[in-house]
Amino acid sequence: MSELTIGELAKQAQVQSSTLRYYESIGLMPVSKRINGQRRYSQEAIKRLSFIKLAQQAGFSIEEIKTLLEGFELNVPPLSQWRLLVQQKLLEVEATIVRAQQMKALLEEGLRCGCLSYDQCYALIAAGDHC
Amino acid sequence: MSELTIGELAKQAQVQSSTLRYYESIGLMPVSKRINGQRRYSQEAIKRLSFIKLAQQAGFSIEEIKTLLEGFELNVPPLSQWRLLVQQKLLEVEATIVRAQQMKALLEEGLRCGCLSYDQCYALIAAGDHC
DNA sequence: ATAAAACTTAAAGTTAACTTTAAGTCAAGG
DNA sequence: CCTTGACTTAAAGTTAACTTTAAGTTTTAT
Repeated sequence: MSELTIGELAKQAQVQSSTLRYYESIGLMPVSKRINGQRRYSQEAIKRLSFIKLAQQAGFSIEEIKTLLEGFELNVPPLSQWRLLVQQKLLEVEATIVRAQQMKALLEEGLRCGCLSYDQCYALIAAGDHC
Repeated sequence: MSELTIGELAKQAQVQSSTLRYYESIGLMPVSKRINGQRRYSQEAIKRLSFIKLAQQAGFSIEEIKTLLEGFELNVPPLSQWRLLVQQKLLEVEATIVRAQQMKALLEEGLRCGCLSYDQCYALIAAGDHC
């Protein structure tokens, strides 16, 4: 059960096989074990991919995710460059959350009150008021 | 004060002039008034651009933003296609918020406990536990 | 044993969202 | 008046993140 072919991993992790080859080629996924030239993966790969997807959906680029993962793997010292990156990324994720919440409020307001224009709604939301 | 050149608008809205021309060319911004062939904008444009930026940061594509803005402008009927899109987008924004919050927790945990590997952290977060 | 399905690599193609370039026109200061 | 900076269009170029293609090998099912 624990040795997955590329197709099996792709199915379980909800990505395409070509994406897995691509991730390997750019160093985002480690070069996997081969059997007769074909890739074999462990369950570990699923976890790594789920982390990658989550980070992507949180707005991280592939380069940033690579850096993050390297840091997790190296068990970095307290004042490293990596920690600074993580701290900076934390701020960005927090900003993302705030903006997504604003957008949510805007959409709800738009649905609820049938505002005449987006900027009317926008002004209302900004003022913390409602229709 | 109310008539802005493309450069002035670009500066105030924190985008490049070329982006404004591009947005006009694809119909995301309305074709603006011209004076001797040069664009002039009202304050309205700033509001529209701030909405566009917010929506983008919330994960909307330009095509989706166009559709959203059209709906806001048309004052659409209760059961329109537009309302369905907004409802669907609301769900997506909510999912974005949840994932960004998960990512935030992961980063905080990574910083705080100096975990050995991302999936260790991942498992901990998933279990609601800590190091 | 063989046919179909899944795998391989390397390289080219795709899409979104801009940005840059080229060649020229307009506007503001000295 | 003239130069310099900001503007114009149209078209080509860029970047990230994949996806597709082509030509071939391996595995699986009958």
